Amino acid sequence: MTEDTKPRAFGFRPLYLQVRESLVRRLIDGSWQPGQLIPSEMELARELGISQGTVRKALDVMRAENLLISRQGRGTRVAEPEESRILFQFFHLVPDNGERSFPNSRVLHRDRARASKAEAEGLNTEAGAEVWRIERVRTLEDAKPLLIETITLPAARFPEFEALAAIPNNVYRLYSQTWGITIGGASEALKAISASAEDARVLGCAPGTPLLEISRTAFDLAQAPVELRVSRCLTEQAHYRADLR
Amino acid sequence: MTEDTKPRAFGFRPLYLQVRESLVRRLIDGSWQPGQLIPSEMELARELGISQGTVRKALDVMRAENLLISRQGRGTRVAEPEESRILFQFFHLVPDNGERSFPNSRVLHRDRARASKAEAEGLNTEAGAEVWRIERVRTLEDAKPLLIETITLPAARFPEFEALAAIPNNVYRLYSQTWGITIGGASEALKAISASAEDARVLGCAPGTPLLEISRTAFDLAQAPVELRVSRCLTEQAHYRADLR
DNA sequence: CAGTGGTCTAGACCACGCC
DNA sequence: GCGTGGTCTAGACCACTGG
Repeated sequence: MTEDTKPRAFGFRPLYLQVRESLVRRLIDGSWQPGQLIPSEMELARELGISQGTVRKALDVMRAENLLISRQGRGTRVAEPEESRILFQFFHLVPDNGERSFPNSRVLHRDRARASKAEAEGLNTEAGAEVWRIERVRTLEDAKPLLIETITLPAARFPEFEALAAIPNNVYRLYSQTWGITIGGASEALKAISASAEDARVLGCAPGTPLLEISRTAFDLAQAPVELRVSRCLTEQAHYRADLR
Repeated sequence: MTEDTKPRAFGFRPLYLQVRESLVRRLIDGSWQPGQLIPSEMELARELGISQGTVRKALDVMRAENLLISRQGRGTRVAEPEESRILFQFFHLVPDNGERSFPNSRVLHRDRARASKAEAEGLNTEAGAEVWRIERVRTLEDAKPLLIETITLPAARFPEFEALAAIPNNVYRLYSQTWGITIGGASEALKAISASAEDARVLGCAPGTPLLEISRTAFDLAQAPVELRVSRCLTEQAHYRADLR
């Protein structure tokens, strides 16, 4: 560890949090890749010159943050953005009757544009910065449209976006594999709105139908915003699920 | 501890989880009251014949569950349903501009009735069981109505409910203080709906206005459902906030 | 079987609140 | 100064996985 391991009179930070920070840095700079097996707790303890218990506390925090996944006897891996995890962590729309499942997507548009004031603010870039906008419709098992969503990405962080042949269903895996961007968390704001004529056409409902609007800001591991997403959802046969503990 | 502290070939349960269970039981049966200072970790360790570290792990879990609140130097208390905590844990509607704050309430009706099929199912009672229904309007700082909500309670668990002179703003504190019922968690389902003529009249909006409908089931410490609540919310100047980690 | 994470213990010291 | 929770250590043993 560094020499200021010992607490100081002002601004004390526990060792295990410093360790967590330094390990998160390995995720940010890519020295630990998603899916990779990280060194054992004993190895890390030796490497960092601290006890196994302290390493464990740091890993505990990171497991709680869904950054790592441990399995007894096997080891600890960097969490991957695979379907089932994304589904559970980020997709909270579930059918009223039936299991939650990953929605299919059909892309409507993909455009390069200049960020609106709200977009620039949300993405923490200057107004007028280049962005990509993707609009797509998503459906569950049945082919009936469930929602229409607009994704806004800062072009600066997604170079050569235009080279993409197709946009996959699971974009968080795309971000990870193509640009090394890991989505670590998100914040959502929900409102009830009326379906516009355009929404109604795409979703196959009457204009004015109440829709659930989900405005998400997704953050990378450094807590910087990297994606804005507005979803307008039919909630006649599905609902947004939240568990409060 | 009991004699089966040692792991058995089948169905191993760590000691600290057994400890947690036995401590939660003290909350359920009321031997530890909300707000009360519980014995120190060392005392509990002596009492249970285990190490302080194991007690600590059990308390860690309970702190994460919002059942206990510890402060260094002061001790550990049973969590209370005071405004700020309820606000943060259970009330996710926040103004688009401004701080979140506790909404005021005005009761419209209070009736004894028979549970509908859906209510009986949600409350895990037999159909036709007696319930109380409370309907109220809630507002934020400005006097403008924000939402109208219907609370359904199983009469069996709230004896002498009719004796209540008034229904306070913070009902979870009422449940705790009057009937010893602690709300430990809840599950919410959100949909977008249209304001009925009645909703519109009460909320002061046009009929057909899109409303955010929040259907909550609240659970006690034993995970049994004790309250159903349906809120229909105006989201023109407020939104439902969810953080995904 | 060796190696991993998970549990449990015992003890030291630190930061904090209160008297 | 004392007692509290919070951190850190060192070491033992257990449960699980894979070769």
